[in-house]
Amino acid sequence: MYEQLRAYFQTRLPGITDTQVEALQAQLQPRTLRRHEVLIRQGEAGRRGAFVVQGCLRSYVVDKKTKEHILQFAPESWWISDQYSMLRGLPAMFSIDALEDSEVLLFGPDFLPLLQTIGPEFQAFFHTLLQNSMASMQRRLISILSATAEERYLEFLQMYPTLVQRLPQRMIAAYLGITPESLSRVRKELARS
Amino acid sequence: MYEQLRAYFQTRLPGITDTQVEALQAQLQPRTLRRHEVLIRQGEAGRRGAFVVQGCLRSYVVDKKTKEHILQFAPESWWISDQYSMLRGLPAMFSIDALEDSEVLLFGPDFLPLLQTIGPEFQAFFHTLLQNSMASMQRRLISILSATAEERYLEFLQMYPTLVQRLPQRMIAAYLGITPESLSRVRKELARS
DNA sequence: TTGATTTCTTATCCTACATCAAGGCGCTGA
DNA sequence: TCAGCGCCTTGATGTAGGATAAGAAATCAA
Repeated sequence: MYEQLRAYFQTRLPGITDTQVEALQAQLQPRTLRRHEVLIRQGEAGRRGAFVVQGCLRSYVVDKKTKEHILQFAPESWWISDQYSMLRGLPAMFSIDALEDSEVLLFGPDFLPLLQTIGPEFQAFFHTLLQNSMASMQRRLISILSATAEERYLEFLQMYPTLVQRLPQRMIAAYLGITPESLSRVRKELARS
Repeated sequence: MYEQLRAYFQTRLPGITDTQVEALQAQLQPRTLRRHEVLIRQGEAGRRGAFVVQGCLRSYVVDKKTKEHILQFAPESWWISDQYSMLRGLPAMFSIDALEDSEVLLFGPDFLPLLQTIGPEFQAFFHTLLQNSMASMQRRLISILSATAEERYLEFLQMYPTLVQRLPQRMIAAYLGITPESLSRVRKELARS
């Protein structure tokens, strides 16, 4: 269960010690999620996030017209949480649930502050992670503003080649910001050529 | 020139000492920018960011169809930079320029790492800042995916009431992700009611 | 002041994608 | 085994906002 996490940090922070990994593990609680099981519900104060060991989660919001918009997919070795709300004890801005039966390691609001005591490199690591999310979020914003549905689908294929097989198409549509019908037409068009 | 910065930190980090503020100032270089002057050019390695003392900057990308998309406005007391590229020494993902004659305090790639030595509360402060940006980016993404041009314009008015007077409408349109013509129509419609 | 840019408005037409509706196909479960 | 329910597809029609064009208004420069 924890081997995945150990490997994850050993490749990303080569200097890491066993004691540090153990200190980390102590903060993370293993948990199994079944497909469709909800970890965080939008609007409620679910103060936790997850590291995905096996399976795939997603974060999403549902708007006034009851349409779902997916912010992030989190397959193996990804982190997923609503950091902003979690650290402030606010109602979650989005929901998080499992798209497949999954195994995750859960952490609470004190996780990030605690990293400091384990080692400053962890603090820095999560800061870098946040910067990466920010950068990819910016790219996505630009993509939605400037690219067509087809272009965005192709970008998605490039970015997450493995997810296309694993996820239902309606999920991909909800990520791209188009209807399932439109995605179906885009795929039909691409198949023709 | 630096009073603004001092006041900024004194309200946000009340426990701060004079020595700390001075250490910070030592990292920041005053500079005047004229309207339209470019600080960072997309694709080039401009390793710096700014704290805005007076005036207003913006970060933006231009896409293949040569259309501009504005990521952020930075009026007084805002920070603006391409952290991701700056810290990695990569070509900038977007441009930053001045929308008004402005006074800024510039910082380099070593600024954030150096905060650590000045005090951990600064490190944490900038981490929080990044979280805020991330959260507002997420809100914007959802807004673009689910709201109409009119709704987004109204959100913008709520969020940045002072900027509407200061900025040309084409800039607001480029932020909202619509054409200046569409924004003009939206405003006309709103004025009717 | 006045000519030259730039910015904003308005009108017409167009297009990418949404919406609505219906049919097929594959799971799942009694 | 087959009923029933998601999921995907396809077609017909609708619409928000884009593209283009041209004039009005504001700003700038000399």
